[in-house]
Amino acid sequence: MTSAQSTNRDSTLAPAYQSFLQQLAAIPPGRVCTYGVLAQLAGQARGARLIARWLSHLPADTRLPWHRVINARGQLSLDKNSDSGREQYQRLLAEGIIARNGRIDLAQVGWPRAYFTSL
DNA sequence: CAAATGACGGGGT
DNA sequence: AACCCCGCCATTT
Repeated sequence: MTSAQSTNRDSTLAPAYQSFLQQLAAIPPGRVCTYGVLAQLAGQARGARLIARWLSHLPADTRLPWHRVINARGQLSLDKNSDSGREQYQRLLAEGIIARNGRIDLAQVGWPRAYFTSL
């Protein structure tokens, strides 16, 4: 039983899931990616919601940087009053991703760079 | 099988 | 900025 199977019943998505795990693990500290871009990188061009789903199902003790994935509007999608929402905010704060104005500038900290430099 | 559900995205008001 | 609306798509109800 692979982790992909535990999250998906559709085996056709297994390759995409593996790619997703790789791309997620590759986001460096101090940078963030979006659900949509992560979906593209995993070969699911219109699968932003799928990425969100996969992230929400990661084991609670995962070492993967789930907190470095935010929405295309440069905001955190988790409820800021939830435990995980606060956790994500604190982690991003610690990585210096929250700008002085309190916002996240994707053009500056978006990853991979090629997807955000033209913003 | 139909309808609802998301850690979404793009466009419009 | 703050909403709203609709398209998206695997999964769940």
